Amino acid sequence: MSEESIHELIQRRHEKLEEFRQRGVEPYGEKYQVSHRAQEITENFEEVEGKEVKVSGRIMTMRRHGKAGFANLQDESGQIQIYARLDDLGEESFECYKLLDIGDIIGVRGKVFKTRKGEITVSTEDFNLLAKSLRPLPEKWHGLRDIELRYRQRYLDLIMNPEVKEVFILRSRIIQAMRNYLNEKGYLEVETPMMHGVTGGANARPFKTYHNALDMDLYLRIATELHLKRLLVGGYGKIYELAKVFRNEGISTRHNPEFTSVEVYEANADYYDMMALTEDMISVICQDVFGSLNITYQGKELDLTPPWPRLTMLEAIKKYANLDFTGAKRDEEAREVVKDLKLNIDKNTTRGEIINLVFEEYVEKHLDQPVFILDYPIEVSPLAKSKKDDPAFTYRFEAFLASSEIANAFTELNDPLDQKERFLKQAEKRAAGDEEAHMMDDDFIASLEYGMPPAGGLGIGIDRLIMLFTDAPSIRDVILFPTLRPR
RNA sequence: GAGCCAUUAGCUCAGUUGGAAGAGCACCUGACUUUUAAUCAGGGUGUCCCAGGUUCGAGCCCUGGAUGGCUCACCA
Repeated sequence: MSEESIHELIQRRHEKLEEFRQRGVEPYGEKYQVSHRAQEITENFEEVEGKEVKVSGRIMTMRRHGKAGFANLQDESGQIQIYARLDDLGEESFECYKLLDIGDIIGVRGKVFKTRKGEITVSTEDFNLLAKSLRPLPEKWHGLRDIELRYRQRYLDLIMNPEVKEVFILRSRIIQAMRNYLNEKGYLEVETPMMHGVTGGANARPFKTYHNALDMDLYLRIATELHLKRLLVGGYGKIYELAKVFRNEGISTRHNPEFTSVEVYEANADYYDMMALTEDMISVICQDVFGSLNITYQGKELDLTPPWPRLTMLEAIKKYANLDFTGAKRDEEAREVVKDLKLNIDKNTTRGEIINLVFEEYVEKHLDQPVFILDYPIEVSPLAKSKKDDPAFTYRFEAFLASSEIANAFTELNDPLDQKERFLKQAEKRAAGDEEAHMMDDDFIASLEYGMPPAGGLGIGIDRLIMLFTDAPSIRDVILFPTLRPR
């Protein structure tokens, strides 16, 4: 945007602003005590007809008729028409009315009536200029379509496209419903540091920053997991954190560098408890916010009614990819099973990694209706407890909805020696160049050495859940200010 | 990170075979005291994303770059 060259349209508005001042009108007024919001008037016309009301809002359209005029005011609730006449306002005030532009914010006092054409209208007795707008708004009919401008100047998007405002109201209500749910079930909301000396809890590259006074590098957190588990060690039994995490990775319709997650931990629970929590919480929120357990995402009808089916990862692979790993216990045998498939594997790829790759490549895309996939390979689950009867797998599940992973949970690994081993394996991967492998977290290990009760933990990507609930094709549609390159 | 596509007035968009830069809304002037995409008469406000190149001549063709979108890769 060329700030330096003042466009004629903007210049003209500056002149009008000056003219208001010369007429003794402050163009940036004080708070206006409204009596009604636009919607309250249009929905309760019988009650307010003929009565005096005070409304305020942004002028969205103007229709001038010589010595009178109509305009539409938009407030938080919607729009209402106002009508202004020279006879009612007087010479001086009507001259000021004529100086108003689309985009200006005004307060209006007047009686409610209905025009000949049936439009509910406030007949202006006087008005106050609350904020003079110096830039022209986008066109009234087509609105703001340019996707880049909508993200960069979200305030314009919100002014011009009411359905966008609706999405973020829904977002707020969904998050509120989730907090209500968790609070009512006795989970305590806590806040843990966003700046970490060592990051962990996920496979991801972190953002790096620097603290001057301490002269040290810090990372923005990639997950809340390891601090929340320290709190289980500390004695809290049911906790959650719902807040932003940061991952230094690519941007796409499903990825924003900062995003919101919720992680829930519960002592003396396991992943079955987390499954019950997941399907109950999500269906309760859906029922709360939408009054139904059926939603449509991008043309797909989804039924969230619990209980959701449960399949182990191996069962799911057998069902959807027609491959059987049950007999393949060794890495070479697993490689034999997939020898005809195009997978990114080499001599060092282990059985568990192959199974996970097959699942991601051939199974996930089929998982439209809600389903729990249980028992992930230990190699890709360094924080989950391994299964008693088959230590190659873990008590971990992910919930899928519309082919998208919406929840990740496990019976938490509370054996400090096992956890240390897992970190060491991750450290090997890091040394081999895997920047997303977990870092060794000595303090976390120390906390486990004091003893962490058996526990279940659950993580949900809030933005993706909101995408599902608002039928949004891109994560940027549910984040008010998505990350963009500066211009 | 790779491929494809887009970028023209404040906004939404046309722009033919390479031959004088267009429309609607907005804006400006005038008319109009119940309109509502108000109407009527008049007015075009521009770094055609940027930098090179080809050409007598480039919004259009070529090369490089910027930003964005989509797809893929990575991830949640």
